[in-house]
Amino acid sequence: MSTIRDVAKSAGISVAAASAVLNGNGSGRIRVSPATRQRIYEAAEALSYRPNHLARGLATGRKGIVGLVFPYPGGFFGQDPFCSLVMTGVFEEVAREKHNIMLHTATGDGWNTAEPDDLIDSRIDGLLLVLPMPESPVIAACRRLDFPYVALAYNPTDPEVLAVNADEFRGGSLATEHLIALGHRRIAHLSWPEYIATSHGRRAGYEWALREAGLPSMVVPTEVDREGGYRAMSELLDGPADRHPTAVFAASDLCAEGAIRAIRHQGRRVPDDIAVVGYDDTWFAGLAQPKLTSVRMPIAEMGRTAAEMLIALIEGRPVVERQPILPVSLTVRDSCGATAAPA
Amino acid sequence: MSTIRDVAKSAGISVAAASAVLNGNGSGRIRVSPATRQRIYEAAEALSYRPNHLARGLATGRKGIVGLVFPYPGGFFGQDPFCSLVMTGVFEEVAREKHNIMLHTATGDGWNTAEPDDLIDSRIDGLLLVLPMPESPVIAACRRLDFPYVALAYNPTDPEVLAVNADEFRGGSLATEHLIALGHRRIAHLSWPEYIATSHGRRAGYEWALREAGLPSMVVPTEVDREGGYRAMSELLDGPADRHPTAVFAASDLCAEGAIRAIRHQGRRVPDDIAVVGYDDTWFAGLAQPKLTSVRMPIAEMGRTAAEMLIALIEGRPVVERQPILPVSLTVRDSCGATAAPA
DNA sequence: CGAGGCTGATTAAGCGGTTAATCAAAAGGG
DNA sequence: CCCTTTTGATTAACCGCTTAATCAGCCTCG
Repeated sequence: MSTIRDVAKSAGISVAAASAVLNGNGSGRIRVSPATRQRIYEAAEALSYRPNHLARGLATGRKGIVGLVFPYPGGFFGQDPFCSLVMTGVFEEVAREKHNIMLHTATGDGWNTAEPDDLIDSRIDGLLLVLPMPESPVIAACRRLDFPYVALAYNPTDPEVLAVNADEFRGGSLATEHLIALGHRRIAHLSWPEYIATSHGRRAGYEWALREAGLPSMVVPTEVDREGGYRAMSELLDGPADRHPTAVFAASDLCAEGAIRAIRHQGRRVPDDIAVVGYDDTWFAGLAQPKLTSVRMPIAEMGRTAAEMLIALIEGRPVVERQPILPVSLTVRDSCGATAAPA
Repeated sequence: MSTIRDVAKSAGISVAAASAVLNGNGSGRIRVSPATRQRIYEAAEALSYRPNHLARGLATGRKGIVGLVFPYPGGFFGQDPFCSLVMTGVFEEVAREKHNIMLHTATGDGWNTAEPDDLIDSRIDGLLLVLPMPESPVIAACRRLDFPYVALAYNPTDPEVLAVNADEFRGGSLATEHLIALGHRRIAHLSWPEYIATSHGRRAGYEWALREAGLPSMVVPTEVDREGGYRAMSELLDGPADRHPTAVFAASDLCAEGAIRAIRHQGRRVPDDIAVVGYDDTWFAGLAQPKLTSVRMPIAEMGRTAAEMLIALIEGRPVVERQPILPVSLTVRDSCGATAAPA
């Protein structure tokens, strides 16, 4: 591998001049004549010179890499369309800006993210954090060290924190209003635990819509794993029949799928006996049987936005909106039925 | 951020000694007394010293990062369980070895990978290439520059190349033999294009099994995208009825799902009228309707193996098996029916 | 015609580590 | 008691690149 010194020597010029030319002479005030410039280009080409990003990073402080952190271990890539889509969006934007991504996730069994010390790495310019939990040691460490970061799906208490979210409240109310409009009056919500930031807005939207309609709410706690929906729904249906819902608003599409399995397992049908609305509306929703009516989040767009904000922050550009809330919508498919529900 | 010089000064010792101590004094021949050692640790702790990986990488040449390259752009993360699982496996192993991952993929519309110059990056120690195509400019560049790499799902002509594959031939024959055992005699194979390396073995296994049974083969070319299976199957069923298969071996689970849609669209049933076998057996297979019988590849294991080999290569450890072929199996579910097929 | 300004460079000091070469003092050996 | 070895360190070069500071000519202008 040839160095910039080789190029300079080969072109008969100083390294400073070579450096200036090969960087488009942006910040430096070094002047180079067109003839010299040409010679440097030719030398670089002839030696197939590639700058050493490590050395450049050391010298400039800019590394051109952002860290992307997911909160949970192992199977998350394959299991969770949400993470996949975030990644897609982040990747697009990062690539457009000619940056790269360093990937992190927890490797244990829990929801612990990796050690802050491992994340706040000298090799990266900033962190993109997908953080469902409200309190995180990583965020604390970032703030203490003044390390650039943007949080995704994180419910910030501080208005200065950069965070990208979808309109969870609206998502919850959209789903619920749809079910109400279909005539349902006993609508349950399979809700993720408190510590998942996004669960709050969804639940609040659900409760608001019911209150507006003068209907009672019925929140059933659910674990986030794949089987959470199944378990929660089974328990609900094992309870007294007069408390059985005619409709269910699930915390996610995966959760909805589990709920549908539970409903079927009890010999009931979807949507005929019980209507189901999912959340996320990834490609998973179209694949389920029946196809899920689901609240659409612009997940890839959220990833893109977060990456854009982080890079702006890193490069010292102003960040106009520090806590954008992206719009959601409702995709109607088959899991609620087209007609009104039983009274 | 404090540097090693700060630590040394604070401990009243030279940087060389500090460096030796903080690195466990592996390679260097520097001796340090326990008392001094202790003082250095304390100083580092007090200053919350974190080594700068950039500087270390520059000095040692070891960066602790491997590049992971996927061949196709945009939606791949969410769309393709294969990539997700490879990633999961790679991640596990890389994290275990205390390394990190830098992520790459093509960003255009085609199957071009990124420019070799962008991939062979001074910031990484080696490349993990998921390369369906037999000839790749990236591999050529790696070989020319003697840059460490391991290929996944790549059909190497050179026995020196490090490559991890599943037993595609066996996968093809397993699927086909299963269908033959169920009594099928007209078995089609929806096969990916020539340029996809893994398609060859699958097809060869399929053809071998049929030849052994004295049955004719029936290869239908399919595109790799999500709709490829649908289109191929539709064309097949639009053809003369006496050439309609009673069973189909699809190139992937996604392909199988498309084929099933096409079969249903023509008013036929799966598995009653036409049996279908998929390939990959990711979680997608269990979700499809009917649940897919599918050839299981140890995809995450392949990723893990490849990462292990790459890190061994980077660290100069001997790589015992240069081209491991991982075993496959058949997962029987509902898409082939339990009983014999119509004669 | 000398001062000042512009052009086209060079020199050298970092960035934060690692490591080969060197060295002073204490310990060990004959 | 003197010479050699060991112990416990230090010094300084280097990894490849950036950039502030400096400088030699040449041009222009009052």
